[in-house]
Amino acid sequence: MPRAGLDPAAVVAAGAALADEVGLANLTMGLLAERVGVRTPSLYKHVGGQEDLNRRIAALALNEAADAVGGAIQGYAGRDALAAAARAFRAFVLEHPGRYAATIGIEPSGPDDPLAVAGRRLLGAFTAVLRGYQIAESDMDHALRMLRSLWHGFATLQASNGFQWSADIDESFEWLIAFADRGLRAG
Amino acid sequence: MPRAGLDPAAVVAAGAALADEVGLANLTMGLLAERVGVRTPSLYKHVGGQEDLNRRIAALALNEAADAVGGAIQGYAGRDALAAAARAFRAFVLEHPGRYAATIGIEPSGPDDPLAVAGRRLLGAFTAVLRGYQIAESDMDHALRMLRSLWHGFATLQASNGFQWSADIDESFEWLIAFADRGLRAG
DNA sequence: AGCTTTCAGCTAACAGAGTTAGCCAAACCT
DNA sequence: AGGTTTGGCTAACTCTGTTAGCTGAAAGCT
Repeated sequence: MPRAGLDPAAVVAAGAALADEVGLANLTMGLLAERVGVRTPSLYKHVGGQEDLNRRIAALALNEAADAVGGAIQGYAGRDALAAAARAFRAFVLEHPGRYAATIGIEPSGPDDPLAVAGRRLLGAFTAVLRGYQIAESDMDHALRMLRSLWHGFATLQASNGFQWSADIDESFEWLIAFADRGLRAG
Repeated sequence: MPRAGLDPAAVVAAGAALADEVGLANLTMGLLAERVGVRTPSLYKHVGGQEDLNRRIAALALNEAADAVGGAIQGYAGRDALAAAARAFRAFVLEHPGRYAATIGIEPSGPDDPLAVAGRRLLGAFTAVLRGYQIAESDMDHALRMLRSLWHGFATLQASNGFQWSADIDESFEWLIAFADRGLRAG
C-alpha cells in the first residue's frame, strides 16, 4: 500500500474544494477519503474529525477571503475601495460557497484560535476600506458591523437562492454599494 | 399504549421549540421523539423525515417572523416603522435561533411551497415599511434586498457570536437602523 | 351497545456516517 | 543495516435515520 503523501493542509484543501463542489452538507468523510485516494479512517491521522475539519475549512476560507478583499482594495480609496472590496467578497463567496458556508454559525474557541485570527484579518481589510471615509472613531465599530452584516447577508442569501423573484441580482448589488457609500459619506 | 394525540403541527412545533433550546444541529429525531413522549419511528406517521421536518420548521419560523414584523409596524410609518420592524425581526431571531437557522440555505421547491408562501409574507411586511419612504418603483426590489441582507446578516452574525469584540451590540443595531433610514431617505 | 375500520404507536431490523483500536509496512534517521 | 516513527489499512462499534410489519386503541357505523 503506497503512501498517499497527505498532510493536514492537503486534506483541508481537498475538503474545501469538495465542499464547493457538492455543498457543505454533502461533504462526508467517506467522500473526502475517496477524493484524496485513501480509506476513511486514514483521514483521522491528519484531522481530528468532522468538526475539526469544518473549523479548518472555515479558517482557510476566512484567510482566503481576507486575501481576496485585501488584494482587491490595493491602490483604491473611498468609494472605489468600497466597491472593490464588496465585489471581491461576493465573488469569493459565490465561487466558494461550500467553504464559506463552513464559516457560518461557528464560534472561535478563543482569541488565539486560527479561526479568530483569520476573522480579524478579514475585518482588517474592511477596516482599511472605512479609513477612506470621514468616520468618527466612536462610529467605526458600528460601521464595520454594518458592512459585515450587509455583505454577509447579501452573499449568503444569494448563495442559497434566497432572492426569489427576478430583478437582476448584480444590479441590486451595485445598488447596495452605492447605498452604503452614500450612507458612510453622510454619516 | 395510550395514544399521545400528536399531529404534524404538534410535532413541528415541538421540533422548533427543541431546536431553539439545543440548537438546530443538535435536533435529532430521537431527541424530538423523547420530547413528545413517543418512540422515534412514530414520528414518521406525522412528518416525512428529517428534511421534511426541517422545511416545516422553516416555514413555521418564516410565518412567525412575518407575524412579528407585521404586527410591530402597525400604526407606524417611516423611520418608526423601520425601527419597529428591525427590532421585531432581530428579537425574533434571537429568541428563536434554532427555528430561524432552519430557514438558512433552504430552497422552496416552487411558488406554492409553504416555504415560499411564508417567505413572501415576511417580504410583504418589509415592503410595507418601504412604502413609508419616497422610493422609485424601480428601486423597490433593490431596497427590499438591502433590508433583508442587512437584518439577516446582522441577526445571523450575532446569533453565532460573530461579533467578537466588545462594542455594545444593541448600540450597533440602533446605529444600523439610523444608517438605513438615512440611506432610504436620501435615495 | 356492539362491530368494524382505521391508524398512531410499537418492536425489530437495516443502512449509512463517524469514529476508535490495533496491525503493518513505508519512510526516515542514524 | 537496524530501529523508530508514522501513514495507511482492516475490523468493529456507535449513533442516527429510516422502513416494515404488527397490534391495540380510538373513531365511526348500524
